[in-house]
Amino acid sequence: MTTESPSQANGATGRRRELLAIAAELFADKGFKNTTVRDIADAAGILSGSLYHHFDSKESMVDEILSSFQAELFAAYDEVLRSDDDARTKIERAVRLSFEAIDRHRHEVAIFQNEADFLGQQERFAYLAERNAQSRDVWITLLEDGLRSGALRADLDVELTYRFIRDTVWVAVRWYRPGGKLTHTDVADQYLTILLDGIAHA
Amino acid sequence: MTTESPSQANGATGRRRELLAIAAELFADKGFKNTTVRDIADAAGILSGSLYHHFDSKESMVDEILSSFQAELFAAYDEVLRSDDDARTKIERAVRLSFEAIDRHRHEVAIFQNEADFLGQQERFAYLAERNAQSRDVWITLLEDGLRSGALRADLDVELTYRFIRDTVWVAVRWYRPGGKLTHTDVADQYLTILLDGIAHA
DNA sequence: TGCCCAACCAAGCAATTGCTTGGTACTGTA
DNA sequence: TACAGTACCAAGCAATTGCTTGGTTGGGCA
Repeated sequence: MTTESPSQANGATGRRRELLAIAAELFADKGFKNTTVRDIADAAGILSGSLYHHFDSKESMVDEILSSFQAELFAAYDEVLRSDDDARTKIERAVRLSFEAIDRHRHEVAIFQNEADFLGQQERFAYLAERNAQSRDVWITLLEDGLRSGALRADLDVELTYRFIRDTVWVAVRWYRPGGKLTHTDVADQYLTILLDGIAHA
Repeated sequence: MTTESPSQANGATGRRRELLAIAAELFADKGFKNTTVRDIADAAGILSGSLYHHFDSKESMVDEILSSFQAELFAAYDEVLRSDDDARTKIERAVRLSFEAIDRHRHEVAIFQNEADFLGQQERFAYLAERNAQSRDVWITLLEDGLRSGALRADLDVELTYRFIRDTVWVAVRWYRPGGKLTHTDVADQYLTILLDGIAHA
C-alpha cells in the first residue's frame, strides 16, 4: 500500500521531517484546507506528485504533525501534575510550559488552534477531542487544588477560569514571534502577574 | 453588471438578509474557504447558481457580513470612549460590550476571528486591518487612562495587557452559546473579577 | 389583459483540487 | 558489476470549485 520501507515507516527520515516542517508552516499560515499539495511541493522545490512518495495523503501529513506535537505536550503536563510543588507553583508551571510550547512549536500550536474543531469531526482525528478533554482535566485539577489549599480565591468559577486561561495562553500563538522583542518568559511573567493579582491597583 | 434593481441595491430585501444569515452560519462553522456556494444554496433550498441573482460573488457575501457588523461594533466602542465615565468603568463597559456582541452576533464574530488574517491580505478587505488598528487604539487609550488615573497598577505592560484582554474576550466566541446556562453578563462578570483582581487569594 | 420583475432552475464551463501511474537519476552495498 | 532502495519527474484523471448563461415561474400593478 505504502511506498515506505519498513525501516523508515516511523518517519525518522531527514527528508520527511523537512517536508513536514514545510507543510506545518503552510498549514499554520493559510489553513489546512486552504493549503494545496502543490503549495507544499512548490515550497519544497519538488512536484506535487512526489509528495506521495513520502506520505499517503495530505491528511496523513497534518495527522503526523499534530499527533507527535500532542504527545510531547502532554508528557510535559503530566510531569507538572505528578510533581510535589504546591498548587500555585503548579499553575505557574503549566502556564509557563504552554508559552514555551508556543515558542518552540508555533506552527503546530497554530494548526491545532485553527483546525482542531474541523478535523476533529473525522474519526481519524478523534484523538484531538480526547486530548482536549485531557487538557481540561489537567487544568480543572490544578484549579481545584488551588481552591482547596486556599491559594485561590473561593468565589472562582473553575470551569470559566479554565476557559479564560486556556484561551488567553494558546491564542497568543497568533501574535507571539520567537526571536522578537519579548521572550516567552517575558510573556508568561506578565500574564501570570495579571492572572494571579489582576490589573487593578491594589 | 448586477441584477439587482436600484431600490434593492442596499441589501434591504428580506431574502438577501436570509441568505446572508445562512451563509454567515456556514462561514462561521466551516470557514469561508471551506464553505462552497453549493453548501449555502443547499441550506437555503435553492440551486447554487441562483445565489448569483442576489450577490456578485461568494466574497461579496462575506464582505457584506463583516463590514456591517464592524460598523455596528465600532459605533458602540465610540460611545464608550466619548462617555464621561471614569477609566475603570470605561474598561468594564468595553469588556461587557464585547461579550454582548458575541451573544448577539456570534457568527459574525467567529468569521472575523477566523478569517480576518487571511481575507485581510486582499485589497478588498483592507478595512479589516484598519478596524483592527482602530480597536487597538481604543483599548490602549482606555488602559493608559487607567494608568494615569491610578485605577490600574503601575507595572503593567499596556501592549501585552491589551492583547490578553482582546484575545480572551473574542475567543470566547468559540465556546459561548446564547441561551445556554451562562448569560453574556455572567461571563463578563466573572472575567472582570479575574481581570481586575486576579485569581489568587488576597 | 398585458407587462414587469424578483426569484429561481437547468445545464454546463474553466480552473483547481488531491491523488495515481509509470518511469528515471543517483547512491550505497554486496 | 549488479542490484536495491530513495527521491523524484512527467503526465494526466476524476471530482469539486466558483461562476455564467439562457430560460421559466408567479405575484403585483396598470
